[in-house]
Amino acid sequence: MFRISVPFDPPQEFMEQPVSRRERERQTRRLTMLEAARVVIAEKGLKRATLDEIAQRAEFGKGTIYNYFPNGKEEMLFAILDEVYSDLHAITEEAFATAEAIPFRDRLRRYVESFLSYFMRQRDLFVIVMKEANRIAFGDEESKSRYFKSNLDRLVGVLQPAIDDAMASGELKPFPAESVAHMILGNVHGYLRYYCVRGDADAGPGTDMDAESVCAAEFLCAILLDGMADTRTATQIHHGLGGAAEEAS
Amino acid sequence: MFRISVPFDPPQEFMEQPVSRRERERQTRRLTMLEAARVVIAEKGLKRATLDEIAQRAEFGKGTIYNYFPNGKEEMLFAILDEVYSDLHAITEEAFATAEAIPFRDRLRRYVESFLSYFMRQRDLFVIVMKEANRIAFGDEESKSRYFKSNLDRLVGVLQPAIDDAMASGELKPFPAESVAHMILGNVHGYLRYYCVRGDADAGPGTDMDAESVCAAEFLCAILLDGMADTRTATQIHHGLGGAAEEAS
DNA sequence: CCCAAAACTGACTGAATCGTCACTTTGTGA
DNA sequence: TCACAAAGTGACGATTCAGTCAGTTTTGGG
Repeated sequence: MFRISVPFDPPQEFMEQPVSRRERERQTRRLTMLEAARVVIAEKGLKRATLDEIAQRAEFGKGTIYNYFPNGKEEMLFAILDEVYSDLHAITEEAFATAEAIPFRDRLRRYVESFLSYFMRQRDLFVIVMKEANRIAFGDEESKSRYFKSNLDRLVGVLQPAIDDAMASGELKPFPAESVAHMILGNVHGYLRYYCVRGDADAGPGTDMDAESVCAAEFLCAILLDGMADTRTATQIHHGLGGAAEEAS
Repeated sequence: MFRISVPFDPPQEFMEQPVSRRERERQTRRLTMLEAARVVIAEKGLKRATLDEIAQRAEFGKGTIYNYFPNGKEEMLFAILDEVYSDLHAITEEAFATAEAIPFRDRLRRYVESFLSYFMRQRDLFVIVMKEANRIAFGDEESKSRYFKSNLDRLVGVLQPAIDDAMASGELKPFPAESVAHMILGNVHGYLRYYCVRGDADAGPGTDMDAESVCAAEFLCAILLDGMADTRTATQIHHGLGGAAEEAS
């Protein structure tokens, strides 16, 4: 896609300092602009967000924004999404790509918790993803929709080996690992959607998001891992469903 | 919201005929326009779809479209979504609102199958929902976002009693019924998203969508009802996870 | 302090597209 | 056949914004 090409041959005499003050200031300004874009885009959506408003909120002239993001607000959106996906990738790797012998159940719980927590404390980011990601991912511009597909694949690529392992070791039933990975991501995504759509009075400072994400993770993992059907034999006999539980495998 | 107000005092001499030929023709044209809107909006998204293009595809003048949809393409979008939600409501009621004593497991399977099948054979409708529903549902226009919330609530309202019953009878474990309802809907939605994003060569005529929806329903129901964890005692002992399975309830 | 380069600015231009309305075409009953 | 009503049309004015660029301000080395 388009990335602002920061010239990476630092024109300094002393190479010990990685970047000049100039460059650091430039990065700071860039972040200020992204911050403003994030607020405006979350509120209005990419289309109704105007560069004029972003520029005004960032306290820069419109022309200056173009100095930093030659492709305008769309480039800003992708810069924001880049960071989100990079964070999600890190969260996923932290939970699943470690060598330690942690049961899948515990990994999943920790993962879901971090994932939920990440977006719960940055709801505007999730709103942006919800509003724009699908619109672009299902849009007719090949290169843009590939961007989302490849980011999703990256996450699945981290999850899948862990799922395969858990299946190989017998901790999980043998399902298609890729589908399971997508289902896990889909459920986290779905829960966040539910959480945001409720939008209870915008979560006052009293709301404990950590508690909520722990609770939600427990709920999701309970169902995903153990199912919602009550498998106590008595019940199944009572309802004449004795054999039904077997058909999963 | 805004609905085109069709005057419902039929100015006919003979009331036996429910609507005049005039009125029938009008409805036909209306449908033609919606058909065109559906194609264009699915392809470009609401914003990039122009009324000129919709009018051209429908083979009507732009002014005529405004005769039928005074609020332009947005009204057309909502007319399309109205029908989708009405269909989904019917599908949901058919599976869950019947008096027959069918096990929840079977109801769920049938439901997921119909739901998936509905969108698989009208992928463009799902694309429209994906692209526009979130954008509007999370948008800043109260009245519009309420529209989606109330439609979702309608579906949940049908699912929830059935879930409550199944929990009361012991077929399902006691979880918050509303959350379970949302989770079910979210998973169907998530699967369709996955299905569409893969978008394998746009599903040639050889592809059997019925087979696919049956297979997908089986997968989803297997996990949602029985979980993905392998609960064979031997395995659990092998991994020292014997107690972990209890924490769900 | 001065000057040149870098950074910033916002009024302006042109493209896209919405919604209108004066006019044309079609249908119908006398 | 005519005359009037209903339906349809698309050129046009108004609006909204993205992106540009000539001019201003700031920076930093000499």
